[in-house]
Amino acid sequence: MDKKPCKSQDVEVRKGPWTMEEDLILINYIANHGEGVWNSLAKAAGLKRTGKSCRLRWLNYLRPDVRRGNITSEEQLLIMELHAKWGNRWSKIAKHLPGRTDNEIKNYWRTRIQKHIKQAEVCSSQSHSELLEQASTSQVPCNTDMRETYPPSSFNHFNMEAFPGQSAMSMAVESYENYWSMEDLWSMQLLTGD
DNA sequence: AAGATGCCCAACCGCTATGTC
DNA sequence: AGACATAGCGGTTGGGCATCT
Repeated sequence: MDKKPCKSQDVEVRKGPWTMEEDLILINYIANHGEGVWNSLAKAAGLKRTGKSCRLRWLNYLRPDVRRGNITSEEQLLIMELHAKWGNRWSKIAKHLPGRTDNEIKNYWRTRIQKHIKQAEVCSSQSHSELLEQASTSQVPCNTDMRETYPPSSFNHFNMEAFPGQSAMSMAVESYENYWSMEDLWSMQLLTGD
């Protein structure tokens, strides 16, 4: 894939965050030519990126059907259910969440859910009744050992909104609002598209 | 007020699977 | 059959931002 070392005559390969201009070039190119072979696409579009990088950017961010913003509690439940079934098969899980990417789900799992599983481990030393009481009052995120209660049927009594990821969530939404939206980009693409 | 710490997420890396010649 | 190219996947990292002390 990208295993070949860069030849001296090769153009310099850009890394790091994508610029708005690069996004537009990629969107434009795919809108006009479709998603062909990524390496050739990158070259043909004039992007100094690897095909791999272009593919990732497109799939995780630029595709028009990518849904961004909060993971709903329904999605949250589904993620947990599917993860219980398949483990870290993120792409497989993502296929069941339209508009969500494997990367997004993976990040979500690692930053939110896994954290709570760890917390649950710590809390597992506490008595069951104590934990139930805490869970019912939604004051403390610790639940009974989540790995045991993991089968989705056991989540009925589990108040997902008790997850204190709210601040992070609202933060994410806020930060997202500060970016130009995909709608902006697509409308720009329509304006500049040939 | 400012430095330290923690969290989130976009992007990269390395590996495997699959397709093509 | 096997060598090579490409796609796809999962793990990891680094930067930016928010919160804490």
